[in-house]
Amino acid sequence: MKAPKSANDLLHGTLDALVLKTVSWGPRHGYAIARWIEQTAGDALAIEEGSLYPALYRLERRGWLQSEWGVSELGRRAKFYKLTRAGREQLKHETVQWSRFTAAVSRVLLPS
Amino acid sequence: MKAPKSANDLLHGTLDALVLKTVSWGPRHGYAIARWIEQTAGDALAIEEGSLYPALYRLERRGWLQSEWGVSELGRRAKFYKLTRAGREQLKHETVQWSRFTAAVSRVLLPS
DNA sequence: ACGGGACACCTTGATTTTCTGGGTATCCAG
DNA sequence: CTGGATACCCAGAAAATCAAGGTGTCCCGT
Repeated sequence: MKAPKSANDLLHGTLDALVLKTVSWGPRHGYAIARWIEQTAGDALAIEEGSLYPALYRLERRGWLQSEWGVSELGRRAKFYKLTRAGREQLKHETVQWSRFTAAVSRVLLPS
Repeated sequence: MKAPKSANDLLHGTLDALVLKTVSWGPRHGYAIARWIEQTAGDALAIEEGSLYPALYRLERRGWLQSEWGVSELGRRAKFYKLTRAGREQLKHETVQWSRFTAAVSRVLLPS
């Protein structure tokens, strides 16, 4: 009895890039990052908080994000993440990889 | 000391579709499937045997592939996999998912 | 006044997939 | 006769995501 494969099984390895990209527009807090990705993706992606927060810690630990406590637009305590210089490099790198990868997969998958 | 993120970290959840697609051209044995994917992808993907064979068992167990021992083009014992009717449905389904997913990710990632 | 929902954070354990690094055996070329 | 290609397989580790829970605040509708 296991869940049918969902679109999110494909998220593996892509979430980091999505988060970095989102934060590249300026500092955001976790909740806002999730909402922004989902909206931009047209609700085709679901960002689970159980995936997001570990990802944020990971990215910060690797020096790609830097966090700071602050106050959200609605006046609540929230931790804001901003992209570091290294994070910007990493984003560039991952974007290239993503393009290469999808091109390769498409060559195999799409010729009907 | 861990390997830097490679293109293969993105493979997650995609290998199944690649295999199904490859076999959709006609029965193939495991080794040939790996070579075909790599060539078609222009060597941008590396199909590790330690990933491939478990994937083949998985797909057969789920009823999407059917296997039969035979003899390869070079006269060696080889196990040939062919796509079942259910497998063909699954391939169609996964292809749609893949398109949706990449479109969604691109919307987030690509606006420079 | 109270309930529900949105906001915003976090943790634990299970699940799944892939990778690493082995191993077997045959055949052919140099 | 040694190495490389063909062709299969397995065990254990690593990594990421998911499911499902939890905390607390604030606001809106009734």
